[in-house]
Amino acid sequence: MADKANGNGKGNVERPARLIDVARRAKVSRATAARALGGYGFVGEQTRKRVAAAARELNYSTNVVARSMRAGTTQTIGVVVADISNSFFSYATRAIIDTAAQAGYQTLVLNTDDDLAKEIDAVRLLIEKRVDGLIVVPSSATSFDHLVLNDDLAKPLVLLDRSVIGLGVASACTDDRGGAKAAIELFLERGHVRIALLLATAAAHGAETSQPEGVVSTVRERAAGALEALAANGAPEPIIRYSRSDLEASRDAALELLRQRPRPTAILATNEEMALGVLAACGELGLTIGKEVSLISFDDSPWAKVIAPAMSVIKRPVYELGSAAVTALIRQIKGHGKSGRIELPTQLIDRMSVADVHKQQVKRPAI
Amino acid sequence: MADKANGNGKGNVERPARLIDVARRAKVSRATAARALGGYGFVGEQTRKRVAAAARELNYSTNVVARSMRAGTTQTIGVVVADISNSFFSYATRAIIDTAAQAGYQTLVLNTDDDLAKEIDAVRLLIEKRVDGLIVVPSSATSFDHLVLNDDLAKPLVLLDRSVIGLGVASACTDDRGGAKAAIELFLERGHVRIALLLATAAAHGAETSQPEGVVSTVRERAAGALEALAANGAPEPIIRYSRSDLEASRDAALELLRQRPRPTAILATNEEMALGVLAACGELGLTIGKEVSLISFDDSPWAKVIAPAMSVIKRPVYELGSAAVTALIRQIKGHGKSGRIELPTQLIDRMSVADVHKQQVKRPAI
DNA sequence: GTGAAAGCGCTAACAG
DNA sequence: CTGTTAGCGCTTTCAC
Repeated sequence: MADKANGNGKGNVERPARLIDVARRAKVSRATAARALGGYGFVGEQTRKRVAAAARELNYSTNVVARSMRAGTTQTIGVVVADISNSFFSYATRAIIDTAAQAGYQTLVLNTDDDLAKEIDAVRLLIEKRVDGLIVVPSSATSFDHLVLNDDLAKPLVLLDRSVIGLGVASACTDDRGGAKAAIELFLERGHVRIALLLATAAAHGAETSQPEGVVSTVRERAAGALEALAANGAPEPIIRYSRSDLEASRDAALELLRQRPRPTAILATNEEMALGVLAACGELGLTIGKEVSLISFDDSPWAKVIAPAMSVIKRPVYELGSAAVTALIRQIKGHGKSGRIELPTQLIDRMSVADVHKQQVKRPAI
Repeated sequence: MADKANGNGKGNVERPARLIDVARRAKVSRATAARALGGYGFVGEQTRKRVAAAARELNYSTNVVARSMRAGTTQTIGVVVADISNSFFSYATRAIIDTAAQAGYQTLVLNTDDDLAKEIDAVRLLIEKRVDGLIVVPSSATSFDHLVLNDDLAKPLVLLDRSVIGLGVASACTDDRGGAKAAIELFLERGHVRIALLLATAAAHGAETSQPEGVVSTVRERAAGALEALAANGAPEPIIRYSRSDLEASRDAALELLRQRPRPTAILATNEEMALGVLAACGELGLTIGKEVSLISFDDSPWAKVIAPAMSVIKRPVYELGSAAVTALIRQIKGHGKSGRIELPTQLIDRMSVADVHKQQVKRPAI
């Protein structure tokens, strides 16, 4: 049906058809073809159909690169994230991709492993690719020169999940402080006194530790919230342990925590990996979650509600978070002004992993 | 330090500096500036330094869009995946992004929810964006016209995780058949006779069911492998149940399975969601995994080894899979020829979720 | 309604 | 070693 020759009778090289090929075939000018295809301006009904037909016959596909060059906009956003295989980030990224797509933007995803050098490269690359805006999960709360681009290159930017001190940039976060508070209060209500905090440091995928401080704002907020709640209730200081965000490290950290005497009876884990570490450690030590050891973790996941006992969590609106970030970003891109800090609420879901110490005495496994 | 005016003394609009601005400032031609910056061709040491300095002063950032247009290559690949928040895909995507980045390619990620229409749009979009190659997880084993592009638009393509019948295209898969076989053989060895298969259909995120057949090649292979192993050992036919890939659906399906009389004693779950469904159902029914119900699931995950009892799984080399797909793709992009079907081995990891029926009699919970 | 033509910013082929 | 120049494919005034 369609003869492949695109303009020049030869048709041996088979380059994709260009607008001009379509125009020639429809016997109109490039301008008219563009208008017809783009559905703007005034074009005769006849002409429009001829152009459409020609395009179909030639298997025309708009060269968006050329369009971007002309238009100065790429309809592409960049997402710079620590590790997309991490469940929180993958879910947030899902939301970002969806929301962006709906608004006509595609998404370029880059991983940094929370490595500042990689983050800097990633941002430079995206700027070179002339993305229309960036969503960044900043690896460092203090180094951000690479984010405040010289104005002529500046791109709309929204920080995700973490914020950065002293940088007037839009961000989409959750109320981590409040979440931690709620968790601690539940522990306290249930009579726990020896409470431990298992705090995640950089979500390094490899073994790098180039993180200047290692603890991102999110985790700091969680720790602060916990401390506040403890202090407000006159409870003793918690036992604190840090761990890299991988199972091995977090298990070791949890093991240390649980070997202390007197042993902490409740642990707040700042993310899924930390929680998994506690589970692993309890398994090794023969300790039962929800009995000897109580546990609350940040972030809900499918497995959390299904294991025995179901794990109590501080759930964050992850999808909404990603979505909100994109919405804010696109507002900026469109010049509708930039939003400040967006903070979404967290929600404590109490399942079965927090024991009530008051009733603990009686609780021997029934014969 | 750097004066922002880019060429024209005015400097009020602050457009990003272009190559020509750098050239002017360094008092050379564009060609020379390009050579100096690009580090190719012959450029005098002096000149090179002057250009580099000028670029720095003007805060020059190469406009990659223009370069792409000129070069006809975007250094970008597209990944079309059912749902990046799914742990398998997110991990594979992680591998893809990493491997591609190492080779100098960035990655555009699109979700399809296993919806063919979205997949078609996604591919069209990526072609329009002139990506250098695509990695696609095809949602349908039979509709793939959108993948066999008319030659002039054809792009290097590698299928991931699933294959498509009668399409001569490169693919990177795992030995799902073998994995299923191994799992069934373990069940059989341990004396299980009433074996059930919980098979996942489309990984729909929403509620769509536009999947023509609903069961992708991967799952079909797993079912086939299981059936083969059963037949080869003269074991009875398995009980088969299908389920959408979400927790609710899979729990319901597992519930149905477990309410059959006689109840199946062993279940092979074709993915994480199915396994979670079994866990949920067992919880509701008060059945103990590794005792009354044995379970093996495809794909390992951090939680699988940490829950009690630890779950036996068929582990697939997910990272390697993504990596292999990119390697094959880049080979194609570079014109080094296209690879056929890559098939990576699976590995059965037996943990604690498969009971030995022979010893079952005695196994009453010890007092 | 339609066409002619000017660029977007870069690179590479060709001169010097 | 360095400069000149011709496009890559598209959109969009501005004429007609």
